[in-house]
Amino acid sequence: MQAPETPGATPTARERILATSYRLFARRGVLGVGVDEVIERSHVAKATFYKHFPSKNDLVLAFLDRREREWTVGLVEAESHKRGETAEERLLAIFDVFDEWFRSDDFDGIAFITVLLEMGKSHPLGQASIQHLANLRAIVSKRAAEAGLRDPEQFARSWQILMKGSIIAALEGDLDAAQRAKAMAANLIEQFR
Amino acid sequence: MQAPETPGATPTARERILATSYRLFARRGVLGVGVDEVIERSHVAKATFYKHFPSKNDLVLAFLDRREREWTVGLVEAESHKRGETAEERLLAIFDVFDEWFRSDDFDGIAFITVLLEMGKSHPLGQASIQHLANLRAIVSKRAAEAGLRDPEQFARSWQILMKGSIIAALEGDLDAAQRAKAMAANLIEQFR
DNA sequence: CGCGGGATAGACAGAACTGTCTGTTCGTGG
DNA sequence: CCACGAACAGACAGTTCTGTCTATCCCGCG
Repeated sequence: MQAPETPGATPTARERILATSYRLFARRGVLGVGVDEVIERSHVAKATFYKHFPSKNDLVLAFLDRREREWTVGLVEAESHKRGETAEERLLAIFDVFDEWFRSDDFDGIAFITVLLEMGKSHPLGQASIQHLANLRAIVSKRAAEAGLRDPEQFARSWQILMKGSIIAALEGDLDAAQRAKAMAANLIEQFR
Repeated sequence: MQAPETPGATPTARERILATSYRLFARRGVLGVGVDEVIERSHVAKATFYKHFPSKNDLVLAFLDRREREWTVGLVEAESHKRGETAEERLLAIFDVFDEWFRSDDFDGIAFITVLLEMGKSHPLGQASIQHLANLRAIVSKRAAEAGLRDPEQFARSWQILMKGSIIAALEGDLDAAQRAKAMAANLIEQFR
């Protein structure tokens, strides 16, 4: 039986590996981080690593899944939900969340795009990244439908251009990128009302 | 004397290296392409390669420079210039150029962002990429000033969010990304008039 | 007490990476 | 015709990468 991570206790080997690779992959991409470094910083034996993750690819896939749970859902969706009453407010609040995120020490880029660019869109990891980006877009699309906007799917594609563009701008150092994007986003809502 | 590439003649070794690495780096990034592959596909001896480019880093820097000449200036700036009479038309025409580019076989992504994400913003290659992105932004900013828009610098930062976001969307497979971005761009111009 | 599962450290194989070096060949200008 | 520079082929060193394997250890459970 795999204990579901009792808080306070020492995390299991698998959990340590995932936590370490999350930190490293999110900030430095997957090509620039070797399994040896993950292993060393997880304080785990090599055999243990390969027992849990038969190949580096499997680890990256697990990382992308976790990224979706923690970032897409835990940060973007959940936090923006809290900050608004209506679907429309909650859409715009995404950029308020981004604004805080860009300014925080936790800002670590957008892993799905990083992996996509590193691996290319025909590689399995690129494909997985594209899927995760589609899942993120689905959240936007769903809210757009709730808000009664027309053509939620097309709306979400435009909206995501603003999300991606602002994150890249922030990575370059533009700390106000979220505010710029929010202004354009407000306009986009008007266009789709 | 280094002959300036007489057309028809066999390109010099240096030129072959640059042409090969341009193709490879633009599509696959820099971490995923080794110097051995560049050397083999350039039909060049290893010593010749290291004579012209003392390290891989130097080659990547040369690649980024060429990317600026051929893509930033040769494609984005020059082509959009042709397609409009006024500064404002020429701004919007950027996305018409993108639209064609996204649909062509030559579409090979946005190298400056790829390198930035691969290397991180504190690495020399990341720094160089940020500079090249700033140079691209300067073109937008200059046109915005010509068009009499207010705050051309801030305008260009918002504009670039649309450019980056649409290119990433196209890499994911959204062929209409340029048209979406253009619609938002037209709105942005209104806001800054 | 003893056994088994999961973890440990770390050697090892084989490939790929960057960069160095040797020795040869070829074309051109003096 | 010869000398020189540039490019050639390719061996080599040293590191790093992924993945395998051996051998040991520790802890909980029957």
